[in-house]
Amino acid sequence: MGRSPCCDKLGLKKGPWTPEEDQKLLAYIEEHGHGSWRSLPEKAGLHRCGKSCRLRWTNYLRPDIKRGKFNLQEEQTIIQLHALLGNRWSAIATHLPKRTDNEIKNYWNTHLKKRLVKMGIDPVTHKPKNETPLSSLGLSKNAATLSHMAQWESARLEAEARLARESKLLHYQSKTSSIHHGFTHKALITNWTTKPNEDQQQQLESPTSTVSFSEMKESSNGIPTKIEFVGSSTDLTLMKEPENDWINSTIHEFAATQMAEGIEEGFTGLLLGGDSLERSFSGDKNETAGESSGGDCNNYYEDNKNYLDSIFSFVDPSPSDSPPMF
DNA sequence: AAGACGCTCAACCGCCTAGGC
DNA sequence: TGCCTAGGCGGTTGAGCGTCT
Repeated sequence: MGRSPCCDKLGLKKGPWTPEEDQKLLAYIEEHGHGSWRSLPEKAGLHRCGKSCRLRWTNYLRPDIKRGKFNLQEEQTIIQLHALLGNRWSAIATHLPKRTDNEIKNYWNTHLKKRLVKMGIDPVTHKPKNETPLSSLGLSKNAATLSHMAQWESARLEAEARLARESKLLHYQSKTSSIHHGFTHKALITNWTTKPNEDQQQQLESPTSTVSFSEMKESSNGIPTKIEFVGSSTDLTLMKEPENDWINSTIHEFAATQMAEGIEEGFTGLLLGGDSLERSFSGDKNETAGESSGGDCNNYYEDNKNYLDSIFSFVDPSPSDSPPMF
């Protein structure tokens, strides 16, 4: 292990980059590619450490970077992904292809976090800071469900990122399926396959397999194999890998919650309005959100319900109203 | 006009992991 | 198997700028 000593070397410049340095770095990378970042500064005639060069390139000079203000959709994407992934800026950045993780991180810290606080929402947990009034509206169970779904989705995104790293050659197939319990809300569930074998195909095609979850896992020979969860509304079978107990329990809990508690009503209650975030964020009228008086209080509840709704609708891949994020 | 204050964001720091030897 | 290095990531800092008093 040990830390890279590159930036500790004396004589290397720090601080803001000059246009001349930018030009040198750009010219070198355009001609040779970045290659080894460690050796790049010397070759490019820069008195910088490789790390600094890499950062300057990835966060500023790269030609495919979109700069400037974040639009509403980007803001929503960041918030929703943050609710699912937490401070994993690089993972979030993969869903905003022209934005850098640094830019997203800065934007979150300087803008979005404050807005959520203003709305009375904890920017870390994405839950309302005062749970009690929402609980009385029947939202706490849905918040718990959201938390489960977030874990689930987080695992999926992690596996997705890992898979992308592992091999460009692997066939990657992602599809969503639905939990059909007679209610409208659907969890985002993804299926990965390498080469689908017959069994897998059957599973995919089986009309009773209404819930499926699978994850790539590297086998002892280094070739990714698939572990899989397949279930239905009436028969949830266990995943094949015991170490994925938490996923099992999450899935079971989630499904059980849906079936046992008539979740349709709860979700239906949540699924109000579509532009809640925009209203909430532009909502200077709601500056007093969280206060206990009359109309402001109602707005507060509405905003938080709609906030959760926005996350649900993000997780919900139904084609009718969701942007094609994934 | 100028000093105080707050905000933004580029850049750095320190830790972690993967991969090579 | 263990060490070393490069690259990547998230957290933090501080210079520069705008606004307020």
